[in-house]
Amino acid sequence: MDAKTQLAQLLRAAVAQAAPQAGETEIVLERPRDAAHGDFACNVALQLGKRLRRNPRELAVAIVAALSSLPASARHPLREAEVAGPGFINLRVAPEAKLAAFARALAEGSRYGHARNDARERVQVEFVSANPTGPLHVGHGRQAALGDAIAALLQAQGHEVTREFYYNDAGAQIEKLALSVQARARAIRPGMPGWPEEGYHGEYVEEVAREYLAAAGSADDLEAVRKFAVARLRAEQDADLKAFGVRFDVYFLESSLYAQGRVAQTVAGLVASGKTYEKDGALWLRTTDYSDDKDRVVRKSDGSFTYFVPDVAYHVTKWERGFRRVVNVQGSDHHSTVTRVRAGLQALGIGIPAGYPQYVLHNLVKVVRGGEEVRISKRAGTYVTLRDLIDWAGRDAVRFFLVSRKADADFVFDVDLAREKSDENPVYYVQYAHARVCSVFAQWGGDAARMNGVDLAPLALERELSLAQRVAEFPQVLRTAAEESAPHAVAFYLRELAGEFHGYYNAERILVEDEALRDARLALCAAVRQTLANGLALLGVQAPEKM
RNA sequence: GCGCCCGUAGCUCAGCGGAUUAGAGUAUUGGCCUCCGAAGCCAAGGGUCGUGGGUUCGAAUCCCGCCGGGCGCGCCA
Repeated sequence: MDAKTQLAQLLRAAVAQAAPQAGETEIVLERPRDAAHGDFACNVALQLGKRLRRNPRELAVAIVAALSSLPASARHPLREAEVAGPGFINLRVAPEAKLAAFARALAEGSRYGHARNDARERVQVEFVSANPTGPLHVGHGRQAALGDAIAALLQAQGHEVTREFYYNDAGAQIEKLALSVQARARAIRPGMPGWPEEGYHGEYVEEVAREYLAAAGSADDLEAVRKFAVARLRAEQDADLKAFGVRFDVYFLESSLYAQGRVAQTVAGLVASGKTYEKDGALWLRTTDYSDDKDRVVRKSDGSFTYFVPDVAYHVTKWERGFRRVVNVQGSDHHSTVTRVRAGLQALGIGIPAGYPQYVLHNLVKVVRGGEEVRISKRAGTYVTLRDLIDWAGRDAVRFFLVSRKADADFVFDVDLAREKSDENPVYYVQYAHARVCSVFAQWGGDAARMNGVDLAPLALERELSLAQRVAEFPQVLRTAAEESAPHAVAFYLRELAGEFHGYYNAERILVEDEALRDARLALCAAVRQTLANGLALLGVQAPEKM
């Protein structure tokens, strides 16, 4: 148990004594901005004061008195408690309790920060899910970075996570792609007679056509063109994702839903639910019963189904495959599907909870280079690709950047900043802290892994204790980030940890003469390095030993 | 018009289940390498937290209106 949890318990007991009528109270401990306010601050007296209509400051005094009345042995790790301002309780903990975080990081190694889980769930994260009609764009890149990090965070919480990629391999978009490739194979270019309506214009279409012809295909065989193009573009997307360090466990084909009759089954289920009706020759679902703003068509008057049906059928398979928690990462331009998919699942009445699945919707990414927005990629024609970004800035910078903003914020990706391999770039700042530690160990000639068990007591400087507290926060940062599907919190945490370490490193020498102090400082370095490495790993960013 | 998201320092962004003096990076200015990596550190200046109300002892944070921006509002996917 860490110092913070212990303090929370002490406070709970003190509150029960000072204000017995308060009942169950939540104790929130925060790290104050100002170090003069102690190691932790608690506002429970302010919260309670409001609820019990008592003067918060007096209440705080009573709580502190209750704390002080405890015998010294029962007070651990509390060293000092005082009332401040309107009724804050500022707390200080004993140094050895702070230093325990280093020992824990060293003992747990690459598992530090991860939860040993009791309530293990099967969780699925669906992300990217791009149709194979062209290269992945920057939006997919953001989804890949977010989705992979969210999946990693959930794994770190002890869940069994499946990363899944869903794509349409047989719909109207694929047909357009096939026709575009076929046209190119016949030397028809966009704008010329015979070019398909709303065809794909990117240069890659011509590449695919050329490769298809070279593989001895006939331009007349549209089915063969379609298959070739889909396989070719899927392979390219996979190569890009691999270069980005992202892998999937399952690739789910929309066509399989039709092939296995799941779409028809879903329609039958909706009809059986009594939530459908016929109008204008089409079949409608009363999604307005589930807070949609209008009812939706299920079966068009021409007899075919709207995309909404396979979407629902697909999510039914997620439920049936045992995923009780599903996170879908998508661009915010898909937000209208959220209500619809959930409504469809509810209408089926098969026991799926109302908030299923969860969605993480991200805002758009604007790419800026040389102070101007970039909209055109050479290969894709109309949009900047993920591959462009990786080529310009490198995998680590792109992943770190794309994950360091909360999902629902607009994102301006500054290529010049990301490709800057110097002082301006936040990615290298964190990586540099890691490399620095490695370099100290290289200098010393010993092994960082052997620091476990070293006596930490010689660490007494303010900076050293503060670093210990920072390291102690890591598990909680991961827990919250996983709960809220917010990997950006990890990126911010790493920056702060790296910053504190750089400050310490500049102020103090690690390899000092005094052996006990030197070993303790090396242990500190090793613990910081471990924490940085664990955090970076979750974000899919390398933790280099040299740069 | 309706729905969702966003509006915090010149720029890019944290903070938003209220609370002690609003943070970071970058840019600007001034310092720090005979010593473990200067891809680093230290310091300074820079904000009526879009705006107007409301709730509260206390609001960047909660509620309402307005303004500005993005996205979505098909028997397209």
